[in-house]
Amino acid sequence: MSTDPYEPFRQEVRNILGEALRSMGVEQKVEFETPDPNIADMAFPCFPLAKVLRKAPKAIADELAAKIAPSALLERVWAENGYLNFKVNGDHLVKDTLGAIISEKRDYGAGEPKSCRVLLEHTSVNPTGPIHVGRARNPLIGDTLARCLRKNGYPVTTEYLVNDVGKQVVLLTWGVEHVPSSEVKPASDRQKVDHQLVGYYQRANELLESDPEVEKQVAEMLRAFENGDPLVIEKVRATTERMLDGIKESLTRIGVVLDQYTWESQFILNGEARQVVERLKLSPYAHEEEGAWYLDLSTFGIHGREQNFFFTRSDGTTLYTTRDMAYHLDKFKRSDLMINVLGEDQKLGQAHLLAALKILCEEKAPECVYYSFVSLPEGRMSTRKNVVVYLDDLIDEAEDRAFEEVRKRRVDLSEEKMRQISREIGRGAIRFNIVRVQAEKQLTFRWEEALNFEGNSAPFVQYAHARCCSILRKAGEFTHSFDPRLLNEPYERRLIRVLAQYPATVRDCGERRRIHLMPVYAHEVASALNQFYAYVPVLRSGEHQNARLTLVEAAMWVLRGSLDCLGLAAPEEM
RNA sequence: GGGCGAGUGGCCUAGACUGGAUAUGGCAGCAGCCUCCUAAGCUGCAGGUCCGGGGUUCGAAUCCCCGCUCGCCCGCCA
Repeated sequence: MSTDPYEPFRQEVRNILGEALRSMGVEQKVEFETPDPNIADMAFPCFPLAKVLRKAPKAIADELAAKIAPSALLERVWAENGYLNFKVNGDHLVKDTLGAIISEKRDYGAGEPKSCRVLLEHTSVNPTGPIHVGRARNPLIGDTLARCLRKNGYPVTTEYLVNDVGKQVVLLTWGVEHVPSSEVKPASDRQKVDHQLVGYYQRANELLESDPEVEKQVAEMLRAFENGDPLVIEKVRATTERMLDGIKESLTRIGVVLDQYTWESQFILNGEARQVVERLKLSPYAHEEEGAWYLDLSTFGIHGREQNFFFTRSDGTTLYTTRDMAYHLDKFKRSDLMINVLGEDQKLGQAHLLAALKILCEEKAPECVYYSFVSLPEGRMSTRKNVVVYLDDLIDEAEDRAFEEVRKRRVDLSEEKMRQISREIGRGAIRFNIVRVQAEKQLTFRWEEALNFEGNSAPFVQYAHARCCSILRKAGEFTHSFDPRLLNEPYERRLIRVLAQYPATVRDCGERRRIHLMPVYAHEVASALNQFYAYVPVLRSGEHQNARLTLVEAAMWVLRGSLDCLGLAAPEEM
């Protein structure tokens, strides 16, 4: 368990304030807020007490201020505008924060190791084409959340449920088998398997609509598949596997590697989906209509046209959500906490799934993180209609742009080194730009924003890190100094205050699943570092040098940690 | 028609769950800063009916109600 430098201060305020309140006859949990740092470090609003004590908030604040003397940890306690304000002892904060970071290094901010096994399902895009930037929001949210949870001490397994069942993948497989390559235009001229195969899928879709013979063949194949024909199932799986290879390659390029892949067809082949059907049929909520079975979920808060959840077709075959239930029952055995990262279109399906799991008397339930779709300025993306920006193209563009920037300023580096840095920057810019926005906000993809390398962006943070490395590289060996008297500049104090907030930020991102706060925080650290850098010399600063080098090293560890939570590389030069 | 989510300067965005002091940053714009640790940077200026209207409250971007706009869903698809 790492140190949270702010915790002793919070504890102190809770103690002395609680005591002061009790002496005034108020028994309550002490809740204080964190105001603008220019005002105070911590603040207690006295307004809610006005009614209880029948006094003006100002008077209450004055009275509290009179009761509380400054302490070793709190250098100033004062009343202002109906608040009781606290200023922490800055010297104490400097020593504690720098001391904690330098001794804990990459573990600073990490949570205590936990035994709760987390199974985080993300990505799970249909393998009918290359992953596009709309769907890329899923792996980026999922991977970032996984990293934040791991930082908090959770053992996390990430998993992709591969949809190798159903009309889409059957159609893809039919297309690969029957469409002549002369009729196919691939997604791009690259040799990547998913870019090659998607053309067959798109052409097959066209043929399906225009040619009744094709419709017949596909229906036939689908029927064989639904009846469990192992040959057909195997063929479809083989095609999706090829497509998935391409998708995996794209994911790897943006730094997303999943731990496990589970194939949906497995739950048909091993009979577990069938078992779900049989169990559901026994429930009092189950009804049958022309051979098709459904659950009436009106007592589960689902009403109207949505209340009937069909779990079999009239021919007895299973439906997607039924197989998803089998998958979840399987996950229950392997984990203590399940998190699913899903597109907002999945909400109803998940509501059905949650209700159905309750009907089966299952106590566990997955927790879901939903995200809104990314659209293009001209509208929604669609692989089928070829209205898309593929992730591969975005990555290429980002790396090219980054390469231009690196070449402009670093004539000294080898071509290979410049390429490596460009990859780290390009990939980072994409990840940062998508993760910085709250998942539930709709996002319109714009090239100029996705390729932003300034201000609130990954390169801004990476650059701050590289600056730290550069100074430390030039400094060579030095002796750490945590002497607050040597770190008195306002920009030094501000930077230290920000560094002290890292453990709390990590907790928020992981425990509250609010990963978009990490880019906000990382930008804040980088910004504080850049201001410090601009105004305070480090090298050749005489008696201050060791203390400032210590601060630079501390900033480097925190920047590195933040970048790591975000899945961004921390280049030492750029 | 019903359900869910979002609406914050020209554009993007934090804050909302847990109401509290002058609403956070960035992009674009304007004006400055490289004899000094990488200017992907720093400083300053300008820019706001927090979608609209009611309500609750000492106090509302935040909570409640009504409406508007946008997205998603309402298949024996996945």
